[in-house]
Amino acid sequence: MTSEPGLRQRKKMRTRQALIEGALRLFAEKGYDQTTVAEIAATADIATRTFFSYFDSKDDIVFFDDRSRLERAVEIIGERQPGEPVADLLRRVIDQSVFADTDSELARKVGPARTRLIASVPALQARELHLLFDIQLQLTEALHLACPELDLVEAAAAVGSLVGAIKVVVAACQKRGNRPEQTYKAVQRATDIAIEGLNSLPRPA
Amino acid sequence: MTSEPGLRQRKKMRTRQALIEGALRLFAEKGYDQTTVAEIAATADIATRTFFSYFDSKDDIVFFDDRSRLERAVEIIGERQPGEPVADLLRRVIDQSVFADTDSELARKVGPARTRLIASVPALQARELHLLFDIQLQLTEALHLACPELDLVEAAAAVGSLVGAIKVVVAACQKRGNRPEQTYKAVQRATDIAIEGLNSLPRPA
DNA sequence: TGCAAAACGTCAATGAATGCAAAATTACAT
DNA sequence: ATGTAATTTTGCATTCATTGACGTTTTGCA
Repeated sequence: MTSEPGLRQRKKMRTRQALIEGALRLFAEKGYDQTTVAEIAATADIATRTFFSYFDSKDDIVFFDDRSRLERAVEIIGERQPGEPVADLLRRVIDQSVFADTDSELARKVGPARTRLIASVPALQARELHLLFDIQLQLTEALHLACPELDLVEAAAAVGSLVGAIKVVVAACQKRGNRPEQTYKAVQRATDIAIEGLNSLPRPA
Repeated sequence: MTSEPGLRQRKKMRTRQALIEGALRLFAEKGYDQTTVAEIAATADIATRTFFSYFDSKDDIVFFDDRSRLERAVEIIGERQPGEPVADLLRRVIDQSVFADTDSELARKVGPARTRLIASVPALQARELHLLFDIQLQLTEALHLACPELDLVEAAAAVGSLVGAIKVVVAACQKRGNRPEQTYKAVQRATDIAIEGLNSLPRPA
C-alpha cells in the first residue's frame, strides 16, 4: 500500500513542486501582492481553478513544508526517553524541527528568501502565526502523551511558553535588523529564559 | 485642544459604534461568512465604500477594542515601581488588560459571544493572533524601557513566554470544552509556569 | 477492454478591497 | 451669516481570491 507512488501521484507531486517553485520565483520577482493566482497556475500549466485543488489558498503555498516539520517534531517527542527532562526534550524539538532543513533541498533553497517574504507581507505573517498556533496545539497533545507526569494544562504551558518566547525574540531581532548569528544566540537565550523562568531574569539594581 | 470632541468627531464615533453593534449582531445571527460588508454598512446607514474608512477590513471590526487594551497595558508597564520584580509587573498587566473590561460597557456586552465567534472562524483566529503578536512587540519595547536591567532580548522572551503560555493554555482549555472557571484557573497555572520556568514542572516518576 | 473514481477544466458568480473623482458636510475665519 | 478650506461620504469601476456546478479527460483496476 505504502509502496509505489503510481503515475497519478507522481504527476501530482511534480505539479505541486512546479507550483511551489513557480510561486516563490514570482513572489521574489514581482512581490506577493502583485502576483495573481492565475500567474502561479500558469507556471505549472494548470488552470487557475485547479490551483485550489493543490492549495487551499494563495498564502498556503508559502508554507508547503509546515506539515512535515510538525510531523518531525511530533516524532521526536514520541521518542522521548522515559525520565528525560521536558526541557531537554523540547530543546531537541526546537533544534531539529525549526532549524533543520526538513523538506530536502527545496526548503533549504528557499529558506532565507521565504523568511524575508513572510516578514514583508502582513497576510503571510498572519497565516504563519495561525499555522504555528495550530502546531502548538498538536505539540501539546503529543507532549501530554509522551509525558504522563504532565497534565494537559502543563503541557500546553510548556509548549506555549517556549515557542512564544522564541517567536517574539526572533521578531524583535529582525525588527532591529540583527544578523542571523546574533539572532541564533538570542534564540538560545530565549530558550533558557523559558526554561529557567522569568524569575531567573536579572533583578533591578 | 484635547477638550471638546466636535460634532464631526461625535458623529463619527456614533457611526463607529453603530457599525460595531450591527456587525456583531449580524455575525451572531447569520454567521461571519454569511454576513457581507454591505449588510454591515446598512445597519449604520452608510455606503459600503465608507465602511472601509472606519475599518481596514471586515475582520478588524471584531477587534475594535484591541488598541485601548494595548494602551492600558503599556500604561501599567510605564508605572512600574523601581525595584518591582518583572514577574509581579507582568501579572498585573495580564489581569488588568486581558481580563478587565476595557472599552466600557460595549466590551463587556459582547465579551463571551465574541470569544465564541473568534474561535469558530479561522480568518478571525488568524487576525487575532496577528494582532496579539504585534501587541507583544510593543509590550516588549515598553518593558525594555521600564526595566533597564533587561536587554531587548530578555524583555521579548519575558513577554513571549508569558503570553504564549497563556494563549496556548486557553486554546487547549476551549478545545476540550472547559468551563470558564476552570479556564481561569488554568491561566493562573500557565502564568506560574512561565514565571517559574519549565524546570519547575513535575519530574517523571 | 471497460467501468468507476480521481483530476482537471470551463463558466459563472460572489464578495472583499481599492483607486478615483464628484458631491456633501463640517469647521472656521471674517 | 457667508464664503472658503478641509474632511467625509459616496458611487462607480476594477481587480482578484475563492467557490460551486457541471462536463470532460485520465488513470487505476477488475
